[in-house]
Amino acid sequence: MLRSEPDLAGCCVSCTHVDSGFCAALFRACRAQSALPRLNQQFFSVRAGQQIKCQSEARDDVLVLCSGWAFRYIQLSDGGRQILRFLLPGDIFSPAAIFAKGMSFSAKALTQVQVSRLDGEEVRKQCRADELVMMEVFRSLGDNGRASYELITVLGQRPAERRIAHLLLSLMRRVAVDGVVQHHRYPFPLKQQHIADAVGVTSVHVSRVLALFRDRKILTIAEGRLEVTDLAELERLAALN
Amino acid sequence: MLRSEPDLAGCCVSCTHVDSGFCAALFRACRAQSALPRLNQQFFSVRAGQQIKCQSEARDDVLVLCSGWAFRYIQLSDGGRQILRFLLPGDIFSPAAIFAKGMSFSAKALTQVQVSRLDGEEVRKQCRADELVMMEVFRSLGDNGRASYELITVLGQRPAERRIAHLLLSLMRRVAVDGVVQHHRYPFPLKQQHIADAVGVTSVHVSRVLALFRDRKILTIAEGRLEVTDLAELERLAALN
DNA sequence: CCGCATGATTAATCCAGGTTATATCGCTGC
DNA sequence: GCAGCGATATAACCTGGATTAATCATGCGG
Repeated sequence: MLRSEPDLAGCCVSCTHVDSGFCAALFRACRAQSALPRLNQQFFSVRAGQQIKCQSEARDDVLVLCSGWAFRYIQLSDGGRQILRFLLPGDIFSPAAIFAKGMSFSAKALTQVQVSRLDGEEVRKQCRADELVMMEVFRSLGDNGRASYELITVLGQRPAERRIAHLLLSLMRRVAVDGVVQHHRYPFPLKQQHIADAVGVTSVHVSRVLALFRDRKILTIAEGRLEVTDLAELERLAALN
Repeated sequence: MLRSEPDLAGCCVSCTHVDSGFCAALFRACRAQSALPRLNQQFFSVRAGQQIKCQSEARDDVLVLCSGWAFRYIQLSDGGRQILRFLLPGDIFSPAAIFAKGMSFSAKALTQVQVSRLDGEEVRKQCRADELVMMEVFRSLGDNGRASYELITVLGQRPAERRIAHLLLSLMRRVAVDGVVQHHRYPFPLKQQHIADAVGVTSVHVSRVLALFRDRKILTIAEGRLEVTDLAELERLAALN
C-alpha cells in the first residue's frame, strides 16, 4: 500500500494540483535548489470511510491530499461526531501541525483517496528557504481560520436550513476553483449523514431540508452530484451578513 | 488618547505580560539586537463596549491587548452577533492577519482596555529575525485554531447547558494561567448577553441555565466574579470526549 | 427624592428540530 | 431468486430552547 517515490521529477506527479497550492510551491522550491534536496515523499491510498490520522498520532509528518475527498472531525464518546472541515485535493491535512503541536482531531477518507506524506522537518526547512512555500502554509492557515469562524457563526446563529445552504455553497465554490463545472452540476460525494455531522443536525432533518430544497427548486442532490437550480436563493440562504 | 512610546525600555511596560507571551518574545528580540531597532509602538485605551477594529479596516498593524478583556465577533445584519473568542491580556487581536490578509471579524472592548499597536512590517521583520517571536505567533495561531475547533464541536453537538459550562470552564482556565486565583473565584466581566452571543442561545435561556447551575451548587456568577463550587461537575458538563 | 436605563429573573406560549419508527430503493453476496 | 444492508424518505410525537412580556434590582443623573 505504501510506495516510495525516490524520483524528484515524480514529486506530486500523481497529484492533480501541480500547478497551484502547497504541493506546487514545494515542487517549485525543490527544483529551484540545484542541490536536488530530494524530498522524502511517500504516497499511499486509503479506501472510503477509513481513518487517515487519529488524534493520538505522534508522528511528525505533513500529509497532503492528492485526490479524492476527506474530512477532519472530532469523535465524541456518546457517538456524536462533529465534522470540522471537508478536504479537497491540494489541502494539507493539518497545516497548523507543521509549526505548532497539539491539534487534536482525526481525519477520514470520504471517497477513495491518495495521500502524500512528507517529512515535517524537511517541510519546515523548505518553508525557511523559500518564501513562497511559507506563504502557501499561511494561506492554508488563513483559509482554515476564516472557514472556522464562518462555521462558528453559522452554527451559533442560523437555523438548520441556512446551515445546510451555507455548507453546500461553500463546498460548491471550493470545488469550482479547480476542475471545470458545467451546468451548475458539482461532484458531491457526501452522504446525508456527513452533512448532518457537519452542521450539527440529525440526518433525518437533513433529509427533510433537502426535500424542501428540491420542492422549492433550489437544488437537487442525486447520484453523487449536486445540481443547483436557484443559485441566487441558495446564496441568500447561505449569506452571513 | 493616543500616546507614542519612543523609549524602547518602555516597550510593553504598561503590559502585565512582560514575562511571557508575544510581547515578551518581541521585547527580548528587540533587546538582543544591539542595533536598537526601536519598535514603533503606540498605546491607546478603549472604553468598555467600544469597537476596536472593524471588519473593513485595511491598516496593516498588529494589535495586542495589554490590559482588560475584549472579544472578537461577527455582526449579522439581522441583529444577531456571534462572539468568536474572548481576549485576555497578552492576546493578539488577529494573529492570522500578521501574515495572511482577509480575516474579517470585528473586535470590541468588554471592559476598559489598554491596547498596544505595532507596525505589521516591523513585526514580520522580527519574526524572520528571531525564531522565538515566530514561535509565539505560531503558538497563538495554534491556540486559536484549537479553540475554534472546540467551539465548533460544542456548538454543533452540545445542548445549551453544556455549551455554557464549556465556555465558563475555558475562560476560568485561561484566567488562571496568569494571575493568582483564590478559592475558585475568578474575575468575570461578561454580561449574560455576552455568554448568549458566544454560545448561540438567547440571554433569557442563559439566565435559566445559570439559575440551574446555582441551584445545583455548581457555580455562581455575581458582582463580576465567577465562583466555582463543584469543579468536577462543571468539568463533566464541559468535557468534549 | 424621583425618573430612567441597564441587566437579571421568571412565566406563558410556541415551534424548530430531535426521536423513534416504518417503508422504500438500490446494492451485494449467496 | 432472495436475504441482508446502507442510504433515503416520511410520518407521529415530544422537547429544548426561542419568543414575548412582565417584574424586579441596581445604579445614576437630576
